[in-house]
Amino acid sequence: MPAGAVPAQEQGDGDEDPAFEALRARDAPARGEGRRGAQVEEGYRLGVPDPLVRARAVPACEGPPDGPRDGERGRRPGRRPDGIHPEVSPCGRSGRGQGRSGVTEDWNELIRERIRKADEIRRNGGTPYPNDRKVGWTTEMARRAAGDKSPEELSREEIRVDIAGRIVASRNFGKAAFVVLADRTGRLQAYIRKDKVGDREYDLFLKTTDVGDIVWVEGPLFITRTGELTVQADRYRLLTKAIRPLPEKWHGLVDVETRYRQRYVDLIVNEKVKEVFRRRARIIAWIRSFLTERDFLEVETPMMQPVAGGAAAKPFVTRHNALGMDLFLRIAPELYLKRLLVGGFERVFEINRNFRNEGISTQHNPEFTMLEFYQAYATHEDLMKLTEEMLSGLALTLFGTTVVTVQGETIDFAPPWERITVAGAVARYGGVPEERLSDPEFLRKTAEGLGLPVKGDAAPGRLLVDIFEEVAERRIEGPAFVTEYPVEVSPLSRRNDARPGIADRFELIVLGREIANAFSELNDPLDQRRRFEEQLRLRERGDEEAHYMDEDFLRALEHGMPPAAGEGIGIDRLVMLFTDSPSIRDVILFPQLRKEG
RNA sequence: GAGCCCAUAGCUCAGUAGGUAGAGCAUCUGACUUUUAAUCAGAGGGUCGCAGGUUCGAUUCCUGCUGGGCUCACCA
Repeated sequence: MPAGAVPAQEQGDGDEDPAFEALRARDAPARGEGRRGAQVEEGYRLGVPDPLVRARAVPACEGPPDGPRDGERGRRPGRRPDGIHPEVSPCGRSGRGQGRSGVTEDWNELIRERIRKADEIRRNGGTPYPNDRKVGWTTEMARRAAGDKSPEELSREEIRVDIAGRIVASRNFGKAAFVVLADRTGRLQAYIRKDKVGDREYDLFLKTTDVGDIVWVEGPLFITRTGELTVQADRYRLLTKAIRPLPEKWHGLVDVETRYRQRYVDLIVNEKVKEVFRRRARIIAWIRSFLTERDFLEVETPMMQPVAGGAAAKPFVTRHNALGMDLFLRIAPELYLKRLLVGGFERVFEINRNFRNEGISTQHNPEFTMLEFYQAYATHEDLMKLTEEMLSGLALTLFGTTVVTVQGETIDFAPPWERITVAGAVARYGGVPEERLSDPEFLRKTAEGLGLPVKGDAAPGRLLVDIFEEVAERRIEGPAFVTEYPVEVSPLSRRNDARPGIADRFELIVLGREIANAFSELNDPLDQRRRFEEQLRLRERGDEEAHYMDEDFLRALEHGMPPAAGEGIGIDRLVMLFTDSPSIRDVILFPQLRKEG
């Protein structure tokens, strides 16, 4: 408790309540600064204590705050029956008045009503924002304690619980009421009776509590006539007064934009959303322990990098003032994780955000979570096995089976997974004889025939991959490892010993989407330098996503990086798969949107 | 970046072949002590996304803008 604070029970009114301080700071501009000055006269004034009125220059209103309220109905500013639009009065109760400052207040009747109730609590010697209750139980603990006991057993045993949660439903019967409380573990009904909690408490409850408020109840568990486990509250306390109403109980919050922008509301009213993010957390925790058990060390490498490397993507730029330099938000952690292989951490992984300054879609958010892991003395072949183990094990843990249904399609993660080469996939899905795919002229004509943008000097390998992505990738159901990527499109990848034009690399495709990308790592510093130089040439020719030269990374390789394999898995897309979510925004708590109008 | 679609009460949605709008839930008043979208009676609540244009008159028609969704392009 902050120094000088008074225990909530002893407060005469809400004056000392820090939460209330914040609340009224919102309404009353601080002395001398009038950012919302033009707005003040339209702001709510109910229950603003007198000292505040004087100190903050809120216009005082005539009559007691709760006096003429009802009488005012029907002559709200701007809605006078006579059609005359009066100047907004200092005591105006306009909800959505447009102030002359242009600021819009969207405090409507419902919000004003709830603020009035908060004041009602204060007038009765309480506070609408106490923090004086410890909570002993969760709704889940209560359910478990009740088990499958019969109503009779339950009442005999008198299991007393105390739970806290948000009221998500309320059914009122005059002298008794049912409320449904939601906490982090679930929902549970509470039954509040006048003869149990006392007349005064009960009347205040009725007058001041709404759906959306956070409350605490204590009492024995029982089962109602309709068979629902319920807390018979003999003590009750409002813990947080919500002054905004929740969406309606039946349809909930549907508007997609509001769901993303106000995820807090989405989480309150749409239980399935909570489950998606619980599962996301479980997936990440599971992967973390899967790798840790295999002796991988979790590390954190820079998100702000002087050179954005490790992937082909456009970076975000930011500015460090004290250093006087521009920095890039990372597009991948790869080059730093490999530095750690050089340093002797032979197995490392990182689960963290990458940032790519590119389009937004159901598959792309500008910041997204990537798992990358690197294992010394392993090859991409080893990582295929590891990936099979990881994802089939994950599916088994989540669903008890390796068979997962995604968007109506059934995917079986049971190993071994199909393996197909890039050229093989083009041959199979494009109906092209595979041997012709080594003919650069044929590749060029095919790409042009598909309407792909073909640069005059495009490498044959680039063309092959473009064709693959056009005709084959989205048709691979998978899970399938696509192998034998051309070296030209794999500038950080080790060359195949027998076929130097081929990279020892695979991508994991599930439902036509890339879930993982892995390869045996290039650790020949001179070859790596030549690959960077080639990338620079591409960049000079206008390829904005070509890699930059990273001299420090090359210096690290020059010290000797053990032979290794590394892999990246897009966590968001993995979570989409395992939560059957059609959009990446459904698995990111706060997806990137344009700023609100 | 392009195309198509959407924006009406706090929420979910109707609607106006151009004459400033309705329902359900929520809110308020009253009744109701085991309900399950509780019920019953009554009341209030809207610059119909924003800005122009056409018109006697625009929430409705037209144009632009803003925000969102989907598809395509780029990417993971």
